[in-house]
Amino acid sequence: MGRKSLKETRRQEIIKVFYQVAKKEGYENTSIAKIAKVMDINPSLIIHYFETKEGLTYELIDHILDRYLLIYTVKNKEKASLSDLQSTIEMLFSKKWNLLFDDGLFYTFYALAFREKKIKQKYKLILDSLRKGLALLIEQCNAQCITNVNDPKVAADFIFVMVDGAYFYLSLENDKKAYSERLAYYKQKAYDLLCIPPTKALSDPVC
Amino acid sequence: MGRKSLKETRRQEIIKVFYQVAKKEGYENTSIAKIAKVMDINPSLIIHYFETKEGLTYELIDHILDRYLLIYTVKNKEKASLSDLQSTIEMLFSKKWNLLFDDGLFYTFYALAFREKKIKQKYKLILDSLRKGLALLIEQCNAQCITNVNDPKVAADFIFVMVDGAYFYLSLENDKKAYSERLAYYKQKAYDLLCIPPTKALSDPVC
DNA sequence: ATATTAATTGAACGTTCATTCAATATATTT
DNA sequence: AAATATATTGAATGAACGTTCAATTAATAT
Repeated sequence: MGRKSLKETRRQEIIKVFYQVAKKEGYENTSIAKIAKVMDINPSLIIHYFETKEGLTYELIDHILDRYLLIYTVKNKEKASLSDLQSTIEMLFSKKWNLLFDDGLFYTFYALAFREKKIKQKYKLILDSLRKGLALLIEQCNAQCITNVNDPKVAADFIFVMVDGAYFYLSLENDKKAYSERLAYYKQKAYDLLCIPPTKALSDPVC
Repeated sequence: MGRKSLKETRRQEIIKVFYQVAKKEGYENTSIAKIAKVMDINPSLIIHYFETKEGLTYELIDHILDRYLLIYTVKNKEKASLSDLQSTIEMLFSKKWNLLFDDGLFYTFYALAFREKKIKQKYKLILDSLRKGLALLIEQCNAQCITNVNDPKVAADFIFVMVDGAYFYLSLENDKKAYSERLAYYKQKAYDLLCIPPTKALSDPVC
């Protein structure tokens, strides 16, 4: 009896608009009132669904980290192929994931993690999950003699260190050519580490 | 004639307190009123010296980046020794620089750089300067046949990619042992890259 | 002493903020 | 139609914000 609950759909709507506004104007400039204005609803409705702004923020972080996780879409195959590993490396060193989430917000909340343990845990969990996924993929390739990597965990970790380190610097780079050249260099380093050839289609302009 | 100007000393004082408060409570929670309260002065005095909060923020960023630059103290020697290179590597992969500035604030303003061009330029300048310094050092070592690195610029860049990438992940790591072990691993990678031995004193527990 | 310059205060401004609470509107049931 | 649960509004709160401006205090010159 009573009215049907719109709770979850409404909550998701609010989080999405929060994300959009924060992406455009920055998290610290995004107030509940602004979000409400964009949605053409009353600010108190947002409080009604999230209790506090802090609660809303945590859910936005979850939203962003969920999307961040999409970088590495773990196909739960038993047997991974060479092209699986190749396309993963290509993905990691491509600009595609910029479409998944806003870098600025990602770093904003990363910075927040230094003061808020909960956020730190969230980030750690995601970063470890990504590393673990890649390590697993390498292990599977090892088992099939596609690769012969000594310590897949260490290798996966090192590849992510290169990814993170590269983007940290390159996010400040405005020259698009320099940007992609550098990225290609680190990608090759990853291929070297794994002792596998790069993908034909993308490295050779033959096709 | 007239009263002696305290402008510069006062400005520096204010920036330092701003830094201390922001370090403790976070930049977004640090208001002019809070800074003034800590200093036991009037908030309007801060505005008097910095015009706007934006102006104050820019100077805090400069302050932090100046300290960041201290990581790599360029000794303008004509001839660099092996130990110069070694101690530089040791410095880069040590926790010492955490004492120079607050990591949380460093990343907070790094995140801000995504929306503010001025800040982006500041950061780019500093990061490039550090890379350039290390490249120069390697070149000098090459000239003396201490090292034989193909492309000093590329090598320096790669070392910093490892540094940045390592800290990005390790800042979330609470386990101190895991933290230092990982760091040591990347440090060794840097030594391998340069084909020089690690410092005796720190790697061997002999002394 | 007096003039001059800068340091510093103190009160006030308008705005925005997150949050509260009671009131109202809208579905969905019996 | 009446009951009920939820959605949504609207007004109000007090606190904090950055900033302004005129007034006052404190040095340093002539």
